[in-house]
Amino acid sequence: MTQNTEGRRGLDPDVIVKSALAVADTEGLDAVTIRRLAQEHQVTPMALYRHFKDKDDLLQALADRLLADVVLPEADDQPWPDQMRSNLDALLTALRPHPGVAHLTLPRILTSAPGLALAERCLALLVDGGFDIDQAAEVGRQTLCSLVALVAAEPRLDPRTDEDGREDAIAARRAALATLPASRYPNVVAAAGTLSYCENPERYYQIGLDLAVAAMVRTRPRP
Amino acid sequence: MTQNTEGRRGLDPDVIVKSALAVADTEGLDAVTIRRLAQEHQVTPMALYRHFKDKDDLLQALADRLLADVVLPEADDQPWPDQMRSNLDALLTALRPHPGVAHLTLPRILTSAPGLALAERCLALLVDGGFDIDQAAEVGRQTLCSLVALVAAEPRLDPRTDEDGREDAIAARRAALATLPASRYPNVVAAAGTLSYCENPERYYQIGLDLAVAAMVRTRPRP
DNA sequence: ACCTGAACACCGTTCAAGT
DNA sequence: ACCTGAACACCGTTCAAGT
Repeated sequence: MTQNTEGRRGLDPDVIVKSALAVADTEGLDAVTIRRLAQEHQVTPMALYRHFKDKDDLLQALADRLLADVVLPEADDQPWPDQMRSNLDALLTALRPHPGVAHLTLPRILTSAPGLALAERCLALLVDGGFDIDQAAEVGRQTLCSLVALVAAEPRLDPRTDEDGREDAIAARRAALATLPASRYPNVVAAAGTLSYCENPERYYQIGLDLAVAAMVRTRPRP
Repeated sequence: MTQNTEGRRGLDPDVIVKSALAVADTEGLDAVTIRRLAQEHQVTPMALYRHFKDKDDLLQALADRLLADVVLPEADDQPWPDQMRSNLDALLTALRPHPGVAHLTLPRILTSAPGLALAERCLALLVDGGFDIDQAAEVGRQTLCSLVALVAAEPRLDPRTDEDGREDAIAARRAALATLPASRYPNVVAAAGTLSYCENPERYYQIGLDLAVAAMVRTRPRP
């Protein structure tokens, strides 16, 4: 009442996580430090330990927040591969704005409630598709792992570089591939443009979903 | 001659990388510090900066070393999916002993010579399978990303825990899943055993390869 | 209950200096 | 050319103390 503009008093853990996410998105995960967050909230570093056990606990809360943003589509009567694709797309949509911290969600999928909801839905669809429960578990786990990795590995530049620096960095990356000996790496040289940066993120993730669903469909036990 | 048992004098960068890898494998990536490595080689921390530009440079050298261990099979007249599987298997074989640092290889695949050799081979096989070069680039990149992630995410315990601790940790993990409300997460509960740890790594990676190759085969443009 | 202040045991890295 | 020593600007975290 006295020190904050809002009615809440003291530090709000959700607000800490929110600013941690903002720092991670704009300056990278390395910039997320207890001391930095304390400074932003005009408080002593030790004040954060009243709300989080340690730094890892804070990062888990951050990951859980990302998973909480996953909007699972309602189950319907579409074929299971289409429903699977929708569910996986929901995960990508939640993670894509935060590529620098997306990988933190992987260990939380089987721990947090929203993660479990996603996992449960995927398992149900796989079982529906003909997998036994153990196969479904393995296939589901690996598929989710792949998609999280896809977001984390999306070719991107340091978010701190400005417009001019971006073009230069991309050009440098392309040149590094394009000037390789074409006799030894003909295909890499030919694909230099595509490999040097992510021209079209939509296409990138569309292919990612295509591959994930195709893998499931083709791997499922045929009756 | 005087201070080392071998004829070489001074610090050998390869030896530094070797011990860095040993530390990472036994105590985790966080234990790999400039100061720790300096101490192990009975030298001042600053001595390492004569051989590596900074810590990131050292970790890149570590990643390059992993990729150098990839033994690519000779090209033969088998169908392209079989050859692809052999190549991806070669990557897994090299990375599997080092799950804690496997993710460092991803940005080095298109940078280091052994990484480029692997990428070139994969692209060639995809083009052979009917993909145009841009599709091949996107599919190849995402597939390699998925497999690297698979190694990095292999369910494993902290390598520092002893035998008894391992069993307890696994049991705890399984209990966490098995005691979830079965009404809300029936499939997760049913798969608790499979999801709680990696009972059979061979099966884990076999399914990983199955999914990767199946995705490519089913996604390729049909004539 | 919630936050502060000082301290500890670490980091990566710079600079100037030794040999 | 290669290594040392001291210092700087950071970390996460503990402990005891304040209100």
